[in-house]
Amino acid sequence: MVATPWPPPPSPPLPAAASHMAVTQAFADALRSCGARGALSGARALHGRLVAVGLASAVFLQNTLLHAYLSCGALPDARRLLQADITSPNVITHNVMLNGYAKLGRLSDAEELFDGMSARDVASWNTLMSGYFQSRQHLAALQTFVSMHRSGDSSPNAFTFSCAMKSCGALGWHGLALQLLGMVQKFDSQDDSEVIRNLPRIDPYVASALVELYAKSGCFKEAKGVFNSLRDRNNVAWTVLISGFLQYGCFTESVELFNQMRAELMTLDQFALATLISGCCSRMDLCLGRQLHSLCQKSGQNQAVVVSNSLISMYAKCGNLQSAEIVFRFMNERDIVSWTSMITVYSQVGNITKAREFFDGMSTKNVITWNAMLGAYIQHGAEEDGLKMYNDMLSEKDVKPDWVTYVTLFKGCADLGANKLGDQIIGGTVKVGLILDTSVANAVITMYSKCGRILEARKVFDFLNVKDLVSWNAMITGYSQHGMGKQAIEIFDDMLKRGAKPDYISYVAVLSGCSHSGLVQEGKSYFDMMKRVHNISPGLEHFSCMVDLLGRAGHLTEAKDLIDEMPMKPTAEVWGALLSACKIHGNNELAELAAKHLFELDSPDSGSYMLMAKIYADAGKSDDSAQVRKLMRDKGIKKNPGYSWMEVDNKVHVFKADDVSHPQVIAIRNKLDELMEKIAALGYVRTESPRSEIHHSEKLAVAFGLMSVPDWMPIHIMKNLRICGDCHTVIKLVSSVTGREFVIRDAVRFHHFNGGSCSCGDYW
DNA sequence: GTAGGGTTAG
Repeated sequence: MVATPWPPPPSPPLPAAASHMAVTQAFADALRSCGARGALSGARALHGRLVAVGLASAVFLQNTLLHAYLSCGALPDARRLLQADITSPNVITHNVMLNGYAKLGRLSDAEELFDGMSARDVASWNTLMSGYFQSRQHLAALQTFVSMHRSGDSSPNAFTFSCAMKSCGALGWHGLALQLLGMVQKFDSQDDSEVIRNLPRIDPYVASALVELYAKSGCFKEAKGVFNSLRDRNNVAWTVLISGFLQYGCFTESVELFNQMRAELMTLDQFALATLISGCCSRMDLCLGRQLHSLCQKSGQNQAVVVSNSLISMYAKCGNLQSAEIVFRFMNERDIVSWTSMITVYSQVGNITKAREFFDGMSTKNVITWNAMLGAYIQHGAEEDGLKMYNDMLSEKDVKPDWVTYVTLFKGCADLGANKLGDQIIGGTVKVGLILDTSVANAVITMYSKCGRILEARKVFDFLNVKDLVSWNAMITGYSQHGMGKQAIEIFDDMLKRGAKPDYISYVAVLSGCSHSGLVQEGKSYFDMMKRVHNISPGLEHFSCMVDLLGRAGHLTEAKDLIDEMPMKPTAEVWGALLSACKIHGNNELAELAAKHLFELDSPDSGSYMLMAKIYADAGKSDDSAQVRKLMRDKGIKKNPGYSWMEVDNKVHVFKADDVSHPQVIAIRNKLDELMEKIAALGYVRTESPRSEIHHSEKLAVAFGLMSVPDWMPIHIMKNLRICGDCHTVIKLVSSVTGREFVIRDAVRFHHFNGGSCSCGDYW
């Protein structure tokens, strides 16, 4: 880092004719502008001028300067100013600093400062509370509200109430939010309609908070009711309503609202614009995105940094890298968001080097910048670089990992199946208290479950005191993937009992749980409940699950009938599910039909071709089998090479079929031969695919695991494809002769091998 | 007359 002179060198003085007050005002305005634009060099230059003209000791300007530094994210400058220059700070000074800490997510620093303050006002309390809210510590925010009451040193104002109400909303505690509204309105609210009748005189802060409370929890009728009853519909209320609709994927409604807003207010609001532009990303609606862009240009709103920033992301997410670059290049002012967006832009196209260039080129970085770079590494399989990023982050003074950091890291561990690494990182979350964060805990549940530790996943789930939809879905999915259909159903039912509303994903999870465990009746009844009770139309994934469920249980005709009833065109997954069911139940006629559809779909997946070739081969139709292989070659579809991997001593070892690259290859081969001899003595005879590889990758991994994992530990192995019948039989027998436990994650589910049998009950 | 709404980046 380049050392900056302190205080910074002065730049030319302001015109001499200006009066003292005018000069002060001019400085304050200029500082505010630097803060708003994130222009750190400008703020430093102004600091130099303040020193030069002898105004640097005026506490009013010091506070403004402090605010400017913090708005630029320049924590070192701010701290140096506070410690070295501000000799007589007032309440506002501390509030500014408090706000800075809160905005940077440094809650422990904020708490320390707050506790040490000799005088506090309502703003101090509000700032701390909103800091908790912004860091998603909603319970702590409400706690602060209570402490404020109890301390009696200041009375809550509209801002206090609006923040407390939003915290209630985030926790799903609408009843409490309405109680708070009653406190501010001085009436007892009985129900929502009474609240709405009493709204016209409501404070605009509270009004927008109420709209937000409803809109962000998907209660659109109530949100619009409140909104419509407002005399003064301010920009904020419009924006939260639009944003709420977008959050629930109601794109058309939000566009309509946006147009109404334009018509009614006769102006364009930069925040509303940015919100809608970002909505185009999730819809990949480049067409509307372009229209909005030209609207920005015509109205001059493209000068607003938030608007340009949202345009950059919109273009990048819609795959238009060039336009994203152009927007960035032509911006008059860029802030930390603009630069961080560019990291993501290049990460999305897989150009990690370029992303890193942007990262290294940034003079101030915040936790989001770091997370963007971390995510770039993790998403592109560069876990080691990612881990290095995390360690650098821990030693960096001005940045602290936050919940996204950990969610990103746990996602990486989950994909890798890296158990030990995951445990180490959990240690980090416990240290900073983030293990209590619902999203972090959700990521841990998924990681444990994907690493084969379903019991530990359940412990985290039980320990979580605020469960959200993702928590429920993660736990149901976990059980499903482990073939524990009964438990998946139990969690699903518990979720309903506690009044949580299942979504599309919840049903995918529970239905796939039923299909992995062969729970036909249960699956059927959930499939019916989905539309009837929760008004969710079954999508492709649900149909795939049902075809899989019916097919594997042997109800092939019913499965085929369901496909015929589908309101959308069946995809390769659906026909693939039918095909593998036909393979299990030996219905070659239906298999041919499924394969015909599959091959017409031109899916690049080699699995279905291999399966059909095998069905023909097993039926003695070697010509037809060869025909399918030829078709596959002609279409340029390559067989997906199978590989397995496992973590031993914090290192990930990868095995391919008949792999010779592992340093211990000879020992592994010897071990495997020894195992095969032992199980042959039990009567094992190789049943399948004499033509395929001699040793599938999971067999090598099993041998290596036995050599290198302490014998009291289960052996965890990951595999990219489905496990084959022969390997399945072999590992069952190996678990019997060695007395060891194997947990194998294949492309679709888990197999726990123990004492000669598998948790899937040979049903997979 | 210094802080505090919503919004864009992970």
